[in-house]
Amino acid sequence: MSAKNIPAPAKSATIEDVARLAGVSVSTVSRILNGKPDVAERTRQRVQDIIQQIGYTPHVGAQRLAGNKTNIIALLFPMDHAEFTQFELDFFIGAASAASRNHYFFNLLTEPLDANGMLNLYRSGQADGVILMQIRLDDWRPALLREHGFPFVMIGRCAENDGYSYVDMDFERAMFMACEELVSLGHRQIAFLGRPAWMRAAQLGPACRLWEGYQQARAHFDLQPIYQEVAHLTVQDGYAATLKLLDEHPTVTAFVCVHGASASGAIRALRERGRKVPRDSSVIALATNKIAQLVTPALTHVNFPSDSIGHQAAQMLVRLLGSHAPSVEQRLLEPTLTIRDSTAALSPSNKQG
Amino acid sequence: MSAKNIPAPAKSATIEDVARLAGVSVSTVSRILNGKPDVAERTRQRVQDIIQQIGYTPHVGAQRLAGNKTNIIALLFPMDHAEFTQFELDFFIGAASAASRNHYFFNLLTEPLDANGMLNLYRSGQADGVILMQIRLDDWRPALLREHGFPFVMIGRCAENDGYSYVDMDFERAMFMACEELVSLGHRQIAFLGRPAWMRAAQLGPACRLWEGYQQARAHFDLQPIYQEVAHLTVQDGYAATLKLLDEHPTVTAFVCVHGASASGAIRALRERGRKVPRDSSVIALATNKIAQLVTPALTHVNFPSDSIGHQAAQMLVRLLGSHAPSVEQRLLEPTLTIRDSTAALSPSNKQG
DNA sequence: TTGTAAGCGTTATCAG
DNA sequence: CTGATAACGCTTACAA
Repeated sequence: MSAKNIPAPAKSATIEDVARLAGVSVSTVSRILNGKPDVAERTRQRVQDIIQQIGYTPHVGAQRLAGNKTNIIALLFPMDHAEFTQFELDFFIGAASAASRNHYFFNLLTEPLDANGMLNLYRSGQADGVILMQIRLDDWRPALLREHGFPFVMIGRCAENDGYSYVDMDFERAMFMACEELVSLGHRQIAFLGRPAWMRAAQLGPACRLWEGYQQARAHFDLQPIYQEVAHLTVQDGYAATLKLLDEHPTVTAFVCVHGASASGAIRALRERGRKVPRDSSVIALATNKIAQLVTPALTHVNFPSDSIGHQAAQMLVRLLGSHAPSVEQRLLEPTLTIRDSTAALSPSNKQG
Repeated sequence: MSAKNIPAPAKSATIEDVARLAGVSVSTVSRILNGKPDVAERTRQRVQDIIQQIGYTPHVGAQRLAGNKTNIIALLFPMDHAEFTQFELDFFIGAASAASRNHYFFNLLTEPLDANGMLNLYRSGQADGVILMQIRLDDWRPALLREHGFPFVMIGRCAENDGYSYVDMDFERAMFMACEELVSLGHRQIAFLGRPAWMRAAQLGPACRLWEGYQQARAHFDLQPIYQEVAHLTVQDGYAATLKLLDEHPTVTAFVCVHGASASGAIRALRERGRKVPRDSSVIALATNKIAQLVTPALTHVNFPSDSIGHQAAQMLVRLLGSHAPSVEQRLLEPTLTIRDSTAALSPSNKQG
């Protein structure tokens, strides 16, 4: 099916056209466009009328080139690692909407970038600043960017964050809270379902810190270590991991799962082994609100507000770009526990000390 | 916390530097950069060495300005309407990755755009082409863009699509398939849970077509009309709508739900009324694979492959931008039914047909 | 308050 | 094969 005659895109008006029509110089128009002072009100009016009339809009590309500012925020999300979970997805919309609201363009880069690529991003005028995701404890990127004076904000944080802006959640505390809640319900055999090994190998922050939180909870409440690696944060893998776990530790009564999908899989496995949730076993997930409600029973969960995090990160970057004396903002979100229907007090029949 | 001395961003090398260092003219470097013919192999080598050495990268902004091409694809997703569902979210990553893979930048615009804004997008050099979402049957945007020769692709389609490129799913057929499956299981009282009224008011394609499909199924299988409007595609609203529906039509035995969240809510409501799924009632959802598995019981569903759709749309746009004799591509995806655990043959006790 | 003119870093045209 | 030189559309000293 070939197109009907598509007209060639009409050349659009330039600042010069406006100037000519208004009988002023280009610079005057530019001044008006950029809200500079020192313009006669009459002139401003006249020019703006013309602009209205001919429907002129500045060419952002030219503005960028001349002004040495792109007004672009880029979100770097390397798709190699990536399973996308709801976690990541919601970052996008949060960040994108914050960018829009602040008159920034939002650019999502999924191609993994090496050191050179990162710098080129800046050198070649593709963004004023970036949001970094998938931060590793020993991440090389913040140091590089900082060294070159390239503004950025991290979603997540390194081991050492001096001088880096970030927004992150306190995963250690999140994990501890989850365990604490389960303990308070009488559970003593608490399993951790996540991918500490995988993510620790990758030195990814959340994994390390969740694991750390688990250790702390164990120490604090004197629990024995029970955990099972899930391959991916999917229902299937959560299911498989749980079956395996139940074989090895049949006395487990409670589960802390990373991501709602794992939790959903766990619940399915439990049911298959004749255990009802929450009557016989309790499950807490680290998950977004949306996902937590989707699962049956609705998950008691430590809320992970991805969209808000994305939003905050973008806002922070905008501020950073706007301020001439750049400052560092570090925001560590306090986790909140929402109790729904997947947890209950340990029933006497299940008590095992 | 104020930043340590951030060094001013180093001015980066320009094409001119390269030219000087290599002892050639700027135009020669440009030619080499753009892989033009008519360059001596020796020269090319020398220049490329220099480029390597000093780590030069072209300034994309300048390229855009001079070359009159942005290499940007924009995805327009007006956030006003929008609840984001997994549907939409997955479009993004699909489109973004396709763009990346084809060396296009990907720009997500969430600000609603009026006619002028749309055209400015193009005029002001913000994108070579756009992907339109939230298409209405009588959408004004495609006609406008086409008239101005602005390349675009729709995710979704209008009532009349002559000359427009799109990728969409056959929602009519999807709905019919769902009903058909339920009928084949013996169900006669099939309810439709969605938001036809809301979306029809907005003239949004999917809603109208789902509704149409429901009518066709009714006619074909001689079913009585049972439907309930859900306010939003959330668990809560699905739950509430189902309760209401059950009050008005206590004999209903099967449900077709738009989106997994509604289905999850429906299942919860059914359970609360003492009905087990799928033993007593069957539920089919129009949902992504991921969501369908998350719900318990795993949903029998008509698969809505958002990410693939996003990917295809971006690819299509890239092709469209690349081809000098622009052609129209229209892709209507055939829905597929995946049977999981939320449907079963109508049990004799429930028969009322 | 306004205009002139010099960039910004490329590409493209046209001679050589 | 290569090099001037003029765009591209705008911002920004600096001058008037």
